[in-house]
Amino acid sequence: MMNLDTNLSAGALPVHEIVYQDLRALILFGEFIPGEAVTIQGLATRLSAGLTPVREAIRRLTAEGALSFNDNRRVCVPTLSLKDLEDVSFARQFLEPKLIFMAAQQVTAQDIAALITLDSALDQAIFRGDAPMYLRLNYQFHHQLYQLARAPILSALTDGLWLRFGPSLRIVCGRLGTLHLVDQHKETLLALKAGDAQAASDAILQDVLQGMEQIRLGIA
Amino acid sequence: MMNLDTNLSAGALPVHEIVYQDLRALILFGEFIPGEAVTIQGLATRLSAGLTPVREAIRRLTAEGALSFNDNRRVCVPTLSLKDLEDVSFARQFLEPKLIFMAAQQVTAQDIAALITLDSALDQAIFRGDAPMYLRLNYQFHHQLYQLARAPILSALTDGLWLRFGPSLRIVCGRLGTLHLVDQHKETLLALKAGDAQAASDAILQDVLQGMEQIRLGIA
DNA sequence: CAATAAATAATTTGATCATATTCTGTGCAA
DNA sequence: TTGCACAGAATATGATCAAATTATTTATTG
Repeated sequence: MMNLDTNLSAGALPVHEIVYQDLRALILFGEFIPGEAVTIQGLATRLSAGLTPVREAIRRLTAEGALSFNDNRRVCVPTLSLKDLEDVSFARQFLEPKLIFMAAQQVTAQDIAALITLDSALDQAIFRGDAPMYLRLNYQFHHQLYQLARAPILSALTDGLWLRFGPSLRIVCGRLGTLHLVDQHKETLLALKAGDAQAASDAILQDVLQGMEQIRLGIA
Repeated sequence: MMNLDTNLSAGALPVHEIVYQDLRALILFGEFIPGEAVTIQGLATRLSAGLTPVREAIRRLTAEGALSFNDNRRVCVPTLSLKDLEDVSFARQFLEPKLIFMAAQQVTAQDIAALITLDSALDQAIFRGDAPMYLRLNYQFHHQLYQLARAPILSALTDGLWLRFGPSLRIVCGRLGTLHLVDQHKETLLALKAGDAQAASDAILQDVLQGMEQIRLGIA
């Protein structure tokens, strides 16, 4: 048979990697209803991939807590209880400030410029009421900050937490409009520009607390 | 073809689950050398399983950071840098005390009795110089405490950290004998028995700091 | 006779494997 | 050094079997 994908020894990500990223994004940005069952064959059809790559992507996301593996051997999107949310909140409360503190100590002017661009796009998305775009950009803003800390293990932990509350975001955005959203990104960026690691860390802590509270209101 | 596994509608874990647990244990208790390459076919032979289940187990462990997925599409056991160890240490320093604090508030007399039994076996393993058994029991002691907290998300995070420093344990046990090992298990158990959550939390913090220091000495 | 419960059949879904294809690195030759 | 072929390893597909859910039928009871 002929070569179906156009891999010519270039970047050429494996299919299981692409499926993983696609599925991760779907979960992260609230495209699944919490409690919804996820079937391997359904995803294979939806993402036009074979069973094996889908299966592998599901295993990865299961390990990250983004999907849960029932004793029926079925996989579903877990619902986040209030207790779970408190746990996520606790973990984020010390992980994110730590990461941003580390990031502040090695951030460059280019890095800050990129973050400002990102934050502007984010503001426009809020103004336009474009919830899906807001979710993507807000995640990207935080994710980019994690990268700057150059602490792979802590970044991975923190990144993984987003998958826990991702499915609940759909509800938050549904109930409250985007216009009510507030963040502490401006304060964080100012502190970074001033080289004040402690202030940046404090600003992010407030941002995290606000974000978690939004979700708490959403799922309560 | 006949049914090869002896599944008769009993407990019957899937092969990929068994492979995952086996491989996890191998990593957790230092059976792999950090940096060692892991091939799918090699593991399939070693664990006498098919390629698909092994592949899935590897993806799960990759997601947990226990294995790393090179851009060459090869998988290997990551080496823990000093910087990485500091990050793991930071995360454990607040996760474990929190978990034990939560556990202390709902622990029963039976739970404590089980922990005491476990800790006695652990002491005997140290006395006998049985390093593999020591590693298993020490992990079990902590793991059991996590379970008592009934905080699945925080437990999963903390459990996952063990996979990060697991491969380095081989070195620790090789260089220093088991007799030099110290822990704060007795203090923790006494505090639990007294219902003093803060004291239990403090004791575990000391235990974590001591443990991390042992590893730091080992890999330095 | 109606309604609920039990049993059975049909369909869907998951698990595993064997095989074909693609990729990566290496050695050899020009 | 560059290009090319080869071996080893990873990837991906589809087939096959097992398990579970759903649908259907049958039986039982008030």
